[in-house]
Amino acid sequence: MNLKSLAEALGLSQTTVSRALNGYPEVSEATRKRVEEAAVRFGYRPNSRAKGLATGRAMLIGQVIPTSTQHEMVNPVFGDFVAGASQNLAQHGYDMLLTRVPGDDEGKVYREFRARGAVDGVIIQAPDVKDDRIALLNRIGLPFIVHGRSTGVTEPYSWVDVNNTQAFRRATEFLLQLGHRRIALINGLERMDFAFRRRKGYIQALENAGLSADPQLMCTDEMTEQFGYMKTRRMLAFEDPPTAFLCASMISAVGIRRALQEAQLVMGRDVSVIIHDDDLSYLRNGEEIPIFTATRSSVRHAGEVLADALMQLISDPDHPPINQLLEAQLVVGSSTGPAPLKAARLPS
Amino acid sequence: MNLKSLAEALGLSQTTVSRALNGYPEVSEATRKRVEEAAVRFGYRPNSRAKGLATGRAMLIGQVIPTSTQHEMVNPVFGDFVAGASQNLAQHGYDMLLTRVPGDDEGKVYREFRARGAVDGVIIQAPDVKDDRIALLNRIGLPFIVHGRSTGVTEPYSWVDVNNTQAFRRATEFLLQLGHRRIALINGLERMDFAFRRRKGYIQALENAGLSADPQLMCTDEMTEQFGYMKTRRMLAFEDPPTAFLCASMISAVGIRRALQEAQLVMGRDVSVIIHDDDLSYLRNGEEIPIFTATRSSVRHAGEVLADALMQLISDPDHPPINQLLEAQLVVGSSTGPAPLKAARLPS
DNA sequence: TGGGCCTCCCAAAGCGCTTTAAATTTTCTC
DNA sequence: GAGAAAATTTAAAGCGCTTTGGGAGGCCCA
Repeated sequence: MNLKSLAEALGLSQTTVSRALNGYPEVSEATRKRVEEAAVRFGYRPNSRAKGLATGRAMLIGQVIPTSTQHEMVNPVFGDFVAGASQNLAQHGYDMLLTRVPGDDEGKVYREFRARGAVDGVIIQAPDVKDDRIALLNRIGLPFIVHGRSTGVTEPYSWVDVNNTQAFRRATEFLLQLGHRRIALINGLERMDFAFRRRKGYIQALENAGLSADPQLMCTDEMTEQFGYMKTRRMLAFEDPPTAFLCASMISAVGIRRALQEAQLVMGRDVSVIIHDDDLSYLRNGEEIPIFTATRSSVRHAGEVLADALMQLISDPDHPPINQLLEAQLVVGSSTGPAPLKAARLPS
Repeated sequence: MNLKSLAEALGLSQTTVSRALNGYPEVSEATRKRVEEAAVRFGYRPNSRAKGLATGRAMLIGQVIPTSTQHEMVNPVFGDFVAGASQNLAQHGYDMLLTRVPGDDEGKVYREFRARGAVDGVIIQAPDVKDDRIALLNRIGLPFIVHGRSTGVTEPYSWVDVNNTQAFRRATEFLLQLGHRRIALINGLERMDFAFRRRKGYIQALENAGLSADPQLMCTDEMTEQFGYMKTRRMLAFEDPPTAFLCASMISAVGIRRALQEAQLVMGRDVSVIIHDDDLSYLRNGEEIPIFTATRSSVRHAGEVLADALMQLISDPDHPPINQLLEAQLVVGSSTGPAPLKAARLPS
């Protein structure tokens, strides 16, 4: 059933039927009723592509599946983020278009999006420090918003980000207050902006306390369970091991826990751990009492906020860039406690 | 730059330019060269919607974001599956269209897809036992393929599935061979087909060994860490506790491990654990020596296989249903060992 | 009674592409 | 070198929708 046959069945012109269904005022209420009823009865729905061609809008938001180039690892945050974002996109009639990057030229995808008119806007995930996608998108004039920020990019752009620096500064301060002096940082890849900022916050807190960061206690890699496990084992064997770990990911923290328990150490007593918790729906940090003390910020909520902002940007092309900084909560769980008098140490 | 201006710039008709770019034979090689060069030079790319309208194809595959209705939990497998599927879809020029379900009527989404011509095909995730989406899609005639199967659905349909029954039968047999007699099953939601089949395999193995399944040792819920933890604690406090756990998910198994270590029990010595491992990129089961003995089957690979099958179904509307059963590997890690002479037990 | 002004509806153009049917040019064949 | 056949190219229709620019009545007022 298309517009033409619906119009014929009603004995009306396509114009009138189209207007009736799209809420234009030049149609009498009686006619509109009649049209709407018929549309439901015949199960008429306007063809997406025809409508898009006529209106010039795709009603789609593009997104590249965020896989690390190194191990083709899919960002574990992706599912929840997408769930949040598309929920709010859907409220505006938008769907999400997902694509893989052939080779490693993500810029090519965006140029294609633009040239083909395939999407009306784009979401950028996991920006690096000095991410060049931002300049590209500004240049080609495709509406976009970044989930995260990019240190070093000076031109204006829209973003929704968690205050990572602040979160990790607070978390570090919290550990310092508990008497910890040797605090390890198990960080994500520091070419990524969020990890860069977290380290910054960590170092700031240490320096404010008159301490300097020990390079041996800072490590950075993809946030796997294995990574947390290996680094914890190694650091616990140091002459002067850390008494606390600050960890950028719930998943790596599971590895930390494994290493600690293997070493017969009790988390929160022998060694303290604070994590950043994206509040992933499939990996919740405990219901009432969190397992881990954490800086918490729901990535799903970030998706919702970001989607709303993008909808604004698209509906008003002259809208100035939207910047929204979300603060992380510091929730106290059972993985932290006062620094032990004598640091636990593993034989190397 | 659109087709018209490109044709004008070349002094050719739109027809010829279109044909040249789409590889039709009625164009001289010289002309084709000239057209292709100009297309690159001007950065011409055909408009997606216009092309779609003319050809009647959307070049999009629809998918509903798989969230459990209960806790809005996003299937943790989603990211990796999508990465696999869209990689192979992309090879055929297809992208993925993601949408949320407004309310709880997923069928409505598929009818919309069909009526609007928004997508050329659909991927169904996480089918239930007797899933009614299959009948609906067959009825409305939208090409689709199921990731998983649906016990109780008799009409033909296309699917790609892991041999869950076999995997869990083998895993159970393996534990039986190690001397375990009290084997717990920490299963996913058993209204879902994969969980239903896994239980079936588990029970078959027990019965083949002349044992009957103890309802107390079987539990089913959403596969969270918390779930694994709680159930393990509870079961270890039984009069006659299990000496082995069979767990449907890596994530719940992390909870099992937490409970065991809290109880000072050594996995693989005091208690054995086998998991199903979807080989998620962000939650790998160890590099050389797997942490967990597991029935392993890459969900990303399943996505690739499924995408190829769907491409076939779409290119040939008369293609008979494609059914592909993937076997899971049984990989032995360090979480299993001979049954202890005396079962470890927690004070209740 | 006629003109002006609403209200409601319609014909047709246009969005940017593919494809059918036909026209033109080139190449053979004898 | 004429005529047929083959190779190229083109004009125009069509995909299904929105939207522009009118147009037909009906109503009101002078």
